[in-house]
Amino acid sequence: MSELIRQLDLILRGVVEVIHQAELESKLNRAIKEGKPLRVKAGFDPTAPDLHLGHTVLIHKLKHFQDLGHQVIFLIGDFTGMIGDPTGVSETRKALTKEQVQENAKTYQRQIFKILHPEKTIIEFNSRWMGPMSAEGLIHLAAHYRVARMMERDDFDKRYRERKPISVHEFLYPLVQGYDSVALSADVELGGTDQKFNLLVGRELQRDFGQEPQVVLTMPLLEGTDGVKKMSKSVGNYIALEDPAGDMFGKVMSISDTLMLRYYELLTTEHLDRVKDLHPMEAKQALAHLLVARYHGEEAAKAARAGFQQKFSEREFPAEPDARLMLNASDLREGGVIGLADLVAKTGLVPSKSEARRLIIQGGLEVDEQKQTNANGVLSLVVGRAYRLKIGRRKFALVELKP
RNA sequence: GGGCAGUUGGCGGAGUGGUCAAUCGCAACAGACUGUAAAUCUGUCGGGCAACGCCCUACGGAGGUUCGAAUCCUUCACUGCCCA
Repeated sequence: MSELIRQLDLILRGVVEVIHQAELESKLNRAIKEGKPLRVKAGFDPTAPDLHLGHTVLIHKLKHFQDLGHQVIFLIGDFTGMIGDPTGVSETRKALTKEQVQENAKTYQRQIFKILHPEKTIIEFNSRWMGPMSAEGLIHLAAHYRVARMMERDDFDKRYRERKPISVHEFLYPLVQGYDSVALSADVELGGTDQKFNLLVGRELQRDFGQEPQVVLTMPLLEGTDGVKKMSKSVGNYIALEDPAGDMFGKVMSISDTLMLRYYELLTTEHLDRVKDLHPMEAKQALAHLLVARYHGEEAAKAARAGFQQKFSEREFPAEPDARLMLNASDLREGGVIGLADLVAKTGLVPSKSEARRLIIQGGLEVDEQKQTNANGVLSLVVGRAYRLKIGRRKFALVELKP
């Protein structure tokens, strides 16, 4: 009784929807009674090599199950990655090659163990059972689901109505994901709210295959750094677990105050009321510190915090610039000078020289704390002396002329 | 298999022979403002050139018509819809 409540309390924290709670309770009761842990599955699509904070919402939930003694299965959708999940996209997603998928999958394993316990976690690849499946098998699998049911899915329905392409292979994605649950005999599957359809297909397939349907838990989607769209690799508004400590700190600091609270809610266990009492900037730095410490360690977090304050709060030149540039005499024009635009372009911190010129004209360049606004201006360099360039709001470069 | 419509810059989406490197919105970047931000305002937003002008590349691909094409024609590719 009390054990059930204890487990439910942790499991339901932050969850958006449980399908169905009664089933969850009976599964938990049985697990407790028989001492047999539940098999809890969450799938990840290796479309890009980096896991980001958005994924960690799910991984933390897996961690909760793990802490309660259940068997966590981290499923890497290497096979499905080659299909490309159509969820939430308005056009056909590009399929990845086998090599790309494998490469990406490797980095996943390294990253998740910053949260999950390595020895208590099973890592699976769905190519293990999907790879050997014959065409015949796939057709049999496809026979388990109806087109009309597929079209109930929001994104398919929408694309169909908008006369946008839907490829037949995209129908296979929910089927394969659902079949993964059959292959793994999953008791519980976690996913974002956008995964609900796919998760439910799993329940139906399990039933068809004579298994007890899995309980589905949906978690909220974490908004990306823009505060609007969900954090995603393809949109580029993400904070990756393997972002360098300084970058990670900076990205967290760049979110809005509103979003900060959301991050606190979904990524930490801090009491929100206490956070609200803090000065917003303090609170945000504390959040950034906490997250960086989690993925890079306490020391790195301290350094990142100090670096951030130096670089932005006090607008000083950082200990470690974004670029170091060594120039040779051959880089100079006649008279031993170099054009400012050339100099900025050479740091590689802006994409083109035209871009560099624009930036200078708009007042985005400082050389040794002197603002330079003449795009045609030149700088005479002295050998052996280091020049400090501030390029735009957040880029710094150190330039030196080789003897 | 046949018919019709469409393919424009990171995205959305204007433009139907010259004044189009291409209206506008979003995103992005810079400056101002701030508590780091966000919001707001201003500006920029293909590349190159010691440069208020010039050159190159670009409107799915390839040819063609024309003094001149994102705009017209042919063809190929892709996509959607309708008919079979």
